[in-house]
Amino acid sequence: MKSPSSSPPPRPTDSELTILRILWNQGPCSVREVCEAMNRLPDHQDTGYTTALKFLQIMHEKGLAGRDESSRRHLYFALAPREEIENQAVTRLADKLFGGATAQLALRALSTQKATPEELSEIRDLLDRLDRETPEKKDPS
Amino acid sequence: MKSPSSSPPPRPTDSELTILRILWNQGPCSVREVCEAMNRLPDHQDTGYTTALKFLQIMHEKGLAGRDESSRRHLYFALAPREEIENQAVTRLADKLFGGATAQLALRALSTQKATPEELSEIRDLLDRLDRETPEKKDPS
DNA sequence: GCCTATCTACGAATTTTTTCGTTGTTAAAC
DNA sequence: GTTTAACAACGAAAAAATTCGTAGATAGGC
Repeated sequence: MKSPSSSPPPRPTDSELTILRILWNQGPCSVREVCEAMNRLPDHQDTGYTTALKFLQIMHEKGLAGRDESSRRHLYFALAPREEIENQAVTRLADKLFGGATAQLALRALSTQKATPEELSEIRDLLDRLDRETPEKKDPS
Repeated sequence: MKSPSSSPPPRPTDSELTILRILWNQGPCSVREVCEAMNRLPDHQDTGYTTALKFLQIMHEKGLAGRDESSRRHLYFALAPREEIENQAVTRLADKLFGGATAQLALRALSTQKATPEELSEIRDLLDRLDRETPEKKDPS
């Protein structure tokens, strides 16, 4: 068990991130469902049932996941706030690769692979919004 | 030592990524220089000299770094191709967080933190370029 | 020369993360 | 009731990543 209002949940490991995404997307899952979802992932070597179980138990201890024990088949669900965790991971990589410059990370992410037109225009919208929030303090001559 | 034309260099660990960036930015460095650069990094607990040395030795074994032994103070330099490694890391995170959607990663990176106007317009340029390369196959009625 | 700084090498210890074997329980099938 | 299948718990093993102590070598200062 984990005391309710202790420190913020620790940074998830790589595997925990994988599982969190499954829980975020699928909602409450049994161990078996998580396990099978993991094994459906591309480039993923098979994860045994007890391995997945252990991960979920650890995530529960850490406060990353909650657990519904009302039925014999326990259901796990994400407790970690999705956006926060995602931002944390993104920031972290930007730190490692680009000294914190998230814009460079964005640039690199975009050039790595083609996006759909919808995504591109979504990004453009965001850029416009950012422009408005970051008024150029240009020489106002 | 490492045979010259074996498999591609393995994926660097987190610490190795940190060191690679130092080597990419600063060029050939002594162990001490790398060590000090690491300790100058924000949110970085102190790394001992022998720890840094060990990292560099391992990176040399793995083929991630080269070593100039001509003087007593060995100089290490990055062998791993910067863009390739960066793309690898970015792709990997996009896989973990967004099922491979790098555009979503970009979006998240941008909204996480403000970028400079220069960076924003650089991204806009890239978007324009991508638009041209991804001709909309819209209904041509 | 001799002492001290600095440095590499090496290997072991430690910590973190991942994997899995085993046991006992429960529920459903027969 | 007995058997079987699915399950949680647990702890230990294994693997990966990190840290550091110690020894030996070399160069420079005195």
